Amino acid sequence: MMLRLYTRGVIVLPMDVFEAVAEPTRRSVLDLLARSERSAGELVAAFPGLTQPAVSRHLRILRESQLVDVRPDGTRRVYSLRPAALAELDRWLDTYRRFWGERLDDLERHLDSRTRRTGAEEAK
Amino acid sequence: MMLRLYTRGVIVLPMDVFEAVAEPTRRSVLDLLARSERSAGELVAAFPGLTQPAVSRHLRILRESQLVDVRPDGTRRVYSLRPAALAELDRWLDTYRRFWGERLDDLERHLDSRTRRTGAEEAK
DNA sequence: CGCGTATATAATCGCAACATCATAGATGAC
DNA sequence: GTCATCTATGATGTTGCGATTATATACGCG
Repeated sequence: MMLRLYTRGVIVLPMDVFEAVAEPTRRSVLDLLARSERSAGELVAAFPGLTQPAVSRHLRILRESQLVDVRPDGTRRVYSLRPAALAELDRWLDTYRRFWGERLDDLERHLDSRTRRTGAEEAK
Repeated sequence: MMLRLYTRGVIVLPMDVFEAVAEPTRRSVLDLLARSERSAGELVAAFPGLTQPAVSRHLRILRESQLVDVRPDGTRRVYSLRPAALAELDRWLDTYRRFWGERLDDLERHLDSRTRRTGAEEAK
């Protein structure tokens, strides 16, 4: 039961998160989705410099890298953030955190607005 | 006094961190440097699948994205990690941290060895 | 100085990323 | 059903990344 994913060359691989977020447009999409979920059309409208197929392709890559979720709503497809994949990035950064440490202050401040959420739906 | 940086097309821009870490080889270099500083030659030796110029170009990109430092030592050039640039990535992730929350527990635990400081500078 | 070693750059090439335009598929309204 | 709308995909072109080989530059040594 092999997932059909992004074809890189001949072989079928999962799109990796690092590549996905390397693209400025895709980071912008994630920023928008962090505020609220949006339909594909709304996202297209958010990028006047790009055509609809261009945005659609970016959405595909974000889907394949597990960074977003899609929910059909009539003829629309509503995209929402799926941050588990970003946690992978965060985990990678963990290795380096001990090198700067000062930034932990910001995180601490951030934690004061405690968004505790012990229940968690985790996709693998 | 404009820094000469990486030429992208015609315009000269700083290499951005997201692109720099998107490359698996470059991430491996960072991982090696996180353990200890190494000369260019040692780094070349660490990648038997690549030629010396290939590694050298990766090092250039890491230099231009401020992710590494170089110190001449005789005829060698010794590379070391400069994690400030990674902090930029970390800052970007801050926006999304509230979405996965479980990891906040880890950070919080981490913070118990606190580095208190109340000052705050906020970008944007 | 010339020679060897270490590293960076130049020129070139292949391939993959990202854009476009055109078209297909799916859904809702009539 | 037909038609309009929303979204995804196919075909294709340009551009830029990352690789190579060959060459240049810098340093140390005799």
